[in-house]
Amino acid sequence: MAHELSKAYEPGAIEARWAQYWIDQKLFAVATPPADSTQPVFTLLLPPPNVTGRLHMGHMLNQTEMDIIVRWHRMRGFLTLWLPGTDHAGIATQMMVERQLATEGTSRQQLGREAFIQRVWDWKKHYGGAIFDQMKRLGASVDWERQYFTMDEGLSRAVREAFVQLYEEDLIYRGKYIVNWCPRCITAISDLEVVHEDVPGKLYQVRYPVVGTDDSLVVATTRPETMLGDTAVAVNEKDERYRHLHGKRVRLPLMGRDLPIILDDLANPEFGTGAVKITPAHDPNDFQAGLRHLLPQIDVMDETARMNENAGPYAGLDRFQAREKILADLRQQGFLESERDYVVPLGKCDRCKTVVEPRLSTQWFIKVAPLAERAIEAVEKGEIRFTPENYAKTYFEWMRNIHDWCISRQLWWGHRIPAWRCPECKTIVVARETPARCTNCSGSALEQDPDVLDTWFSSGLLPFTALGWPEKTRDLEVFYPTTLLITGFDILFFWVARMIMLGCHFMAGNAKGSVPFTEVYIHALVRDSERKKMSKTKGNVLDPIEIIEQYGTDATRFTLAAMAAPGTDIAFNPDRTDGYRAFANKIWNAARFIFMNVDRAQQAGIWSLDDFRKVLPGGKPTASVRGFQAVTLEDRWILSRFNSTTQEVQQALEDYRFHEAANQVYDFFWGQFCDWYIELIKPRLSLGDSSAGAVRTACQNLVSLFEAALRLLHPFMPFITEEIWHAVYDGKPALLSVALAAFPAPDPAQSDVDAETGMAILQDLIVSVRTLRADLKVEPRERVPVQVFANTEVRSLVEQNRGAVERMANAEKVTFVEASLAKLPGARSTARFEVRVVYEKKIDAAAECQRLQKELERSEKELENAERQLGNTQFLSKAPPQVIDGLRQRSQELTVLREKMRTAMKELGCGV
RNA sequence: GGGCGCUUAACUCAGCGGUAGAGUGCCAUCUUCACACGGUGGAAGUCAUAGGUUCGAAUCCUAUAGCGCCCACCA
Repeated sequence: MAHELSKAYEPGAIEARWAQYWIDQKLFAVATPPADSTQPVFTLLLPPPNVTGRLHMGHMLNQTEMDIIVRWHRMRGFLTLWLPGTDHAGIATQMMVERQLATEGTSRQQLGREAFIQRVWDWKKHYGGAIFDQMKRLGASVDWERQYFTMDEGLSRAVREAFVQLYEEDLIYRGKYIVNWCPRCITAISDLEVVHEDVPGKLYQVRYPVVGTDDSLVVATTRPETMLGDTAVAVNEKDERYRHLHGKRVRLPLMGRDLPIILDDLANPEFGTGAVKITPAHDPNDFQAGLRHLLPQIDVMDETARMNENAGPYAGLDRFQAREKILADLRQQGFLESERDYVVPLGKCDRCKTVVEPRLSTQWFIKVAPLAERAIEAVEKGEIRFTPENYAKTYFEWMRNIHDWCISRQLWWGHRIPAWRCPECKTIVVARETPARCTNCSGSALEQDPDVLDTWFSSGLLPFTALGWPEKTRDLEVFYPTTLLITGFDILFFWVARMIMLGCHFMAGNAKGSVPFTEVYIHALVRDSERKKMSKTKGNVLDPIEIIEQYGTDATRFTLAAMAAPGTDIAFNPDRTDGYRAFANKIWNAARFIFMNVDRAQQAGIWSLDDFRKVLPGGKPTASVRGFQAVTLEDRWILSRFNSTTQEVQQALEDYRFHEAANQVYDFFWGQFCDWYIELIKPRLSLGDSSAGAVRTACQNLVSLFEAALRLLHPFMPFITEEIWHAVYDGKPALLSVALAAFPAPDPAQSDVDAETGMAILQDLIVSVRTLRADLKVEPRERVPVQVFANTEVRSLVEQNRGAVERMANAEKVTFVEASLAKLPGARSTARFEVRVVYEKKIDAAAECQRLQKELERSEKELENAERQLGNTQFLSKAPPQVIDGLRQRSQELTVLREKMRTAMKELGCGV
């Protein structure tokens, strides 16, 4: 039979099969819709992984969240585009290939620029797809037909266009400034690519003799090697101590140059001696001071941070060796006044952790202030909404203190800057296509700027360039602005903030809005089970692929979803995944149970899956549950529960509370559908106990509800649901995939409060009997009589469901009594009923007394509390009525309970 | 130097003004014809500390302690 499931749930085979199926069927490919389409659109841009990337837990979390949201929207009828691509990742990729070259005993310099770039393309061709192969295993429902790469011809053209436009608008400029320089990567990097770290170091005080006097000025520095490039010493004009030195000069030790003493507010009289050395070529503050005072800029290092010819006797030394040598010389010549321990803030290269050197060089910059202004406004005005909200604060903080963005990199791999220099007249020509002649002197020997652009420049443009900009494409019209962005906070500034600035700028005036996306969901970090950050050096990195192989993709995805509470980091514990694998197994077996019964019914000629399909319009499931006939209390109850679960899941997903949605579905399947509904429906499925009509209804109900529940679960566990769902349709579904079926929608008509309270009473009664049996140590196989004392309402409820109660509670017979049972042995009281298990075996009076005592104490404490509140006029006048009513009712229940327990204890002879 | 977050059952975490929750683990028990990746029952928490606001605080405010993160050109 086509709907047969293997006995054991084995995710590996199932998942591989469906992942391939989804791709082969091009299930998630989205065609550009025609002009008259009215279908609502949902667009999500996949944060493009680096081509060099390997899937890690952070990706996996990100992918899971995106896939849940995407599948959910698709099932609700949105035209859903999830657009994938990879980033060329300038530095990262170049380093990777350079490392490879090194093992071959060569280097990029030996190869030359053109051959090197070719080499990177070759590398990309061979290895660049690795991360997407991994993504496919996760079941990510992206449109694989639309993959882009940030260095594709189209995107490269868009990058040039954007650069030229910004240049023409005077938002890009070129100039000689102090930038962060990595002497290992031999390139400029942006502020964001510098990681700050406080390290123990020293603060040195160096004495600079005042020329023509016996006096001297003492300056402090943490980086003595830069003194070789000093071109002044500054004191504050208001600093009385140095008034007599105004206009004088000092002699720079070791170098013997004379430096002016300048007056500048940079010198803080409160700090150190109040005098500060000025090194315009090696410090950003000094650089500014140098401009103010027209000081020379003496660069004493080369691009690898070795001392250069300007460093006199220190030329050729590495910067740190130079420091030691300079200190030794200062000490020897008596210029070193003091040295003391000092915590030094160090900037390191984000990529290679080399200490960054502030370096004077000519670079390209984006003037960000005007862009930031609009980017702030977009969030302030609610055009973009952050979740969790407090990330907006972080965003504002950063945007308001933003510095110009250095976008040129001295690399080979990347988008080459579209600027050419005329060697004749030194003019810089910026153009979309390679210019033939200099615009100034018509010289034809133009040389292109050797630098490339920061990777983040091109990725910052993606929301529109990936849709065809600068062409006015239909895709751009339909899919921009994208709906949502889901990403980690680590690239909030690198990427999110830049997309907002660039999107608002380039798409200004767009009919549907200029912002690149309207919603941003920022997720936290995945840490190890001890909440430690995963890192290679700590050796605590969990490989998602290994976890998947062990527990299955569905269980791994579910773990991440169930733990993804907004705003808190996830401590990933594989034990949890083990638990969710058990959950998948539970669903699997529920399906097997259902199919087993359906087969039986089919063989008896009563009902088959064809009958189920017939109740669906066109054989396709609808958003509601079709074919379900609520005849019994448990039917009404499970339908009502399903409806509220649907409601809760929808609300949770709308708010990106993935953990809540996952927990709702989990509890519904296991705690409600399996634990109660399936157990309750069992007798109705057997022809021996029920009529053919009843069996038919039971099968129909089981299948239709389960099928709808599979659709509810699908975004979370796409593989197992796909497998079982196809089985429900006997391998002949009217749709290619459950992923294309309708997501269950809440339906108020299915809500049934009476059924829910009724079931709650029955469940309470059944659990009470089970507990009593356990307390009385009744043999598990033995069925014992049960007595119930209750009001007519509860009594008729129990009477109507007597069979269910007897079976579920393993009772021989439920009988009703007319008098209180509280004082009899083996009884238990609740507010709504008293129940007794009639069992002659002697009960353990001491244990029972202990239990009653404990419960009594708890009740009394609560009662006391309630009465105190109810006696408080303030409470009565200020608390909401439903709270007061609730408390009154509870107080009455507790009073009754207390009496019952006291009676019982007295009868037992507990020492009261 | 600024800014932000966390501290709840043995563990990992939810809850964030109206009677303390989940999963795992633990204890007992059961191989009953979907599932031992299971069923049933149970034990387990002065919700970091000290004040305050409130009729009422794990939940809001303030301070303290511990842990963590982000941003920053003070020598």
